[in-house]
Amino acid sequence: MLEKTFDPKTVEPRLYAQWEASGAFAPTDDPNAEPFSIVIPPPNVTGSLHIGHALNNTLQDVLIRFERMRGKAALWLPGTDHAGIATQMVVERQLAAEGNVGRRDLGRDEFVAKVWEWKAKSGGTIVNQLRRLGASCDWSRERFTLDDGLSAAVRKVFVQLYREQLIYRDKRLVNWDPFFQTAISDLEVEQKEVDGHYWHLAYPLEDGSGEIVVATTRPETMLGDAAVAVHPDDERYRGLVGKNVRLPIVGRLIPIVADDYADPEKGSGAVKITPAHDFNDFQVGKRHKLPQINILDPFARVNENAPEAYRGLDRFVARKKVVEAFEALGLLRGIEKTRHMVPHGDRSGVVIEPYLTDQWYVDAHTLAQPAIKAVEEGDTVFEPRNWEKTYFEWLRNIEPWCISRQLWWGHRIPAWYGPDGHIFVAESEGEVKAAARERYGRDEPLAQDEDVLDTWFSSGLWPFSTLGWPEETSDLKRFYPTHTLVTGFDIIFFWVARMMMMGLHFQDRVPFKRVFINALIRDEKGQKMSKSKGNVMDPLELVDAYGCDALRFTLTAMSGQARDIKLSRQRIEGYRNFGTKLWNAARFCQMNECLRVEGFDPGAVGQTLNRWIRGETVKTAHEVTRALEACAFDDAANALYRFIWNVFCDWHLELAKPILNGDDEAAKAETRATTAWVLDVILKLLHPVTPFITEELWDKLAEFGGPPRAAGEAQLITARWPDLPLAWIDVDAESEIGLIVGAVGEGRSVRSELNVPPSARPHLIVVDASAEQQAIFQANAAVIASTLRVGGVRFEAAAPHGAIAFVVDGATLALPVAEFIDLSAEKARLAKEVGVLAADVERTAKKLGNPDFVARAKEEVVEETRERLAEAEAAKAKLEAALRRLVAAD
RNA sequence: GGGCGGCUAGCUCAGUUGGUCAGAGCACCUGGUUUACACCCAGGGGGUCGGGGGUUCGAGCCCCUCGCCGCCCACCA
Repeated sequence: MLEKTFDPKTVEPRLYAQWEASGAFAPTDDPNAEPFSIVIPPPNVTGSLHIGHALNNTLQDVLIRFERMRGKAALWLPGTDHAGIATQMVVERQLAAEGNVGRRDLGRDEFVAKVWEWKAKSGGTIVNQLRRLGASCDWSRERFTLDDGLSAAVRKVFVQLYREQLIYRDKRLVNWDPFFQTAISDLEVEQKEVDGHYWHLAYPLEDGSGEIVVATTRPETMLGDAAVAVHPDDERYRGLVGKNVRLPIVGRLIPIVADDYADPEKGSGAVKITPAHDFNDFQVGKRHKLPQINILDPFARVNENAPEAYRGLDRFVARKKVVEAFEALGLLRGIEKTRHMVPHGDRSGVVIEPYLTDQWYVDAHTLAQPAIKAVEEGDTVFEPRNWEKTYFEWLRNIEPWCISRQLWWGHRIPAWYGPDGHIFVAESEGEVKAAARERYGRDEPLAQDEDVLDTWFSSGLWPFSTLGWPEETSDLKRFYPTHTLVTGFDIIFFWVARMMMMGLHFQDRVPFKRVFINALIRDEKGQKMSKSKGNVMDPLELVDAYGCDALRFTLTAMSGQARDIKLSRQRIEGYRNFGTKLWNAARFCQMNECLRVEGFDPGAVGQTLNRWIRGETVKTAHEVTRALEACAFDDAANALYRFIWNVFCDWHLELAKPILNGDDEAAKAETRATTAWVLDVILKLLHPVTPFITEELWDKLAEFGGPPRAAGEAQLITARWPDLPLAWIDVDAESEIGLIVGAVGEGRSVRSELNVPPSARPHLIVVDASAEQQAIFQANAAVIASTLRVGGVRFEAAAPHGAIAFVVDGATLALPVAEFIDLSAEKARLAKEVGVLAADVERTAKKLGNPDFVARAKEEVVEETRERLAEAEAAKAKLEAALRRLVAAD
């Protein structure tokens, strides 16, 4: 016997181990099976599972389990990302906490060794947490972005792109993070609005004839000014172009140049130009061949290019000092408060400096073109489709991608420098040495580039590097391109676009056919979850509290294609209850010996109830299949919820009770077998979403009786997905059950409305019904008696005095309960019902009276409307008759 | 400045190509020891579908416009 309740805590670990041990997570080796692959968005090794991961991975698991059951060679390839900056930061912090040593004290090799140590110890956390979600990844194929194979892929890609001149070295302004002392890409910069000032600074003209005023939010950059620009058409400054100003504090003479970049509408119309510290000024500087004066060191302290008094000062200290100096010189012309956008490092949180350095760049523009085309042509489809616009927008305006990072944790750039500065790029040091020998005629010392690659460079190769590339592996052949990528919109640029570029360039085919963009989870108030707000929901804590299935079902049901999911515990509790409901339904089946029958053919059942539930099951199976094929996860979950609770439990099991408790042995046997069959189908359909409870019931129900499961169906995880014929939908059974459900539903409603005591057991009187309807009522008297809680069904020409009358499918029914009810209340009720129907009749008649409607609307709509009118009129007439009798009797 | 979402019952949201589409869950109210289930059963109240205009025989659903709310990108000396 099944236990009274489902106990996730003991079942989940047991079943997960059982699945894994059975090899169910690996793709079938059946060579005829169609491949279906998903690569996991590799979580950072530093991470721990948050609710966003829970959603993202649940959806992937739903897809994989679904396709696995459909007989495909389903591969969900797991792994983790080395997460350059994030991991380096974690280990540096740990070092600092332990013994106050910095990474520079340790030296590069020792530090990197420390990070690997940390990875060995803590890097498995998130992966183990994924198991607790029930994720059916093929762990035998787990990869890490820094493992040997993936590192080889990275080197090969770098070298090839370099040889194709799609990777190059360039000196230009980068986004510099002074906290980490590294360059970062545009995407790693967050613009934040902060309070600031405009300082209006006066620069005296060289000839003493006056001054020119410029405004700036970063006064310290004036130490690196190379010019003042004015618009060529600006009358105010026409005479000044070509003259020099003497830069205060610094004393340097700088020219006044005419450039369109200066906007006469802004400030004074004159703008200071600092080519080495501002992206726009850099361009202006190039046009006018201005010197690029870098005044900051990597820590954003003022360097030796500035006057002595400023050297070594932090940029913000220098800012203050520059302003003070201008004030002292009498050259400060004003200060305005302002709120403006300032770039910040997304990891460090500090203000980013545009900084002039040599870095490695990818020619993203060239790589982007095929990536754009592939989506335009539908080789890869975004779901929802709208995100394609975002994707296009970014790729069409893409800038060179800065891929070098001045960090130690990551893929070291495979470039070496000779004594003459010549750059050697090759996959191995051996090749480099050979090339150097050839160039110099002897062995010369070579220095490898100190930098590592942007983490996203290796992530961009993930869909093929994980499958073994650059080796020509059978996995690569079989599983590339992958089928669906499930990810969040926040990394469309960082990751999706880069995989598209790299996949197309190196495999000539898109890396995935479909990209499903999942929503972002927020708390119940719609706030983004964050540690500082304290509104973080820990998925593992939720799993502990409600069970994994409850969390998974909740996330699936709420994964509609909107942008946000507002998650609340209450919601999860509701879906936990759903699991309990299913569990109890299974217990009911077991108690009533609803066991599977060898060779049972659902297509051959004769009982109306069984033909009906068979059809409902077929409809549900088709809806769930359609929904999962379309990534409409919420539709699948909702269809199952409704079917299981509101159809199977509320009606089928209730209507089955009289049969199961009756003495028609043939009907009983058929109903038991049918019910067992429906339960089996339910477990299958539900398994991708709630794998644990369904597998547990599947296993337990087999244990407790019935013939052995079919071959290959010993475990639900690898059982066959139901593919049921639509011909099993039986419209006659539907209308019969519809009549019963309608009569019972309406009967319950009127009983409750008129406060008939629950203990009362009147008969249901069928007053006026067609011959078929009478037959149905006759045949289902027992069922009606138990569900409507009446003594039985009787057929009479007229309702007894004082009976409650109601109309179902055109049939007049009555409940003789005069002794319990207030007749005036019944009169009022009838009058109200008549009123409602009268309004409906009037509205519908008016519509039909409109010649335009009859002439222009589709024929079937007009016909439908006519039928509706006829039905409403008939029902109204019957209730009016009932009302008249009631009044007349008084 | 450009783009994308959203605004439907107290709350969270469904509403496929315009024609019972005004729905669900939760919350609330009223009943209930019906031998699967109180994590349950039965019943019930509640919304002029953000405002305005238009197209149409007919509009949450299409068009225009306005208003909020949110996000992304770019930029502001």
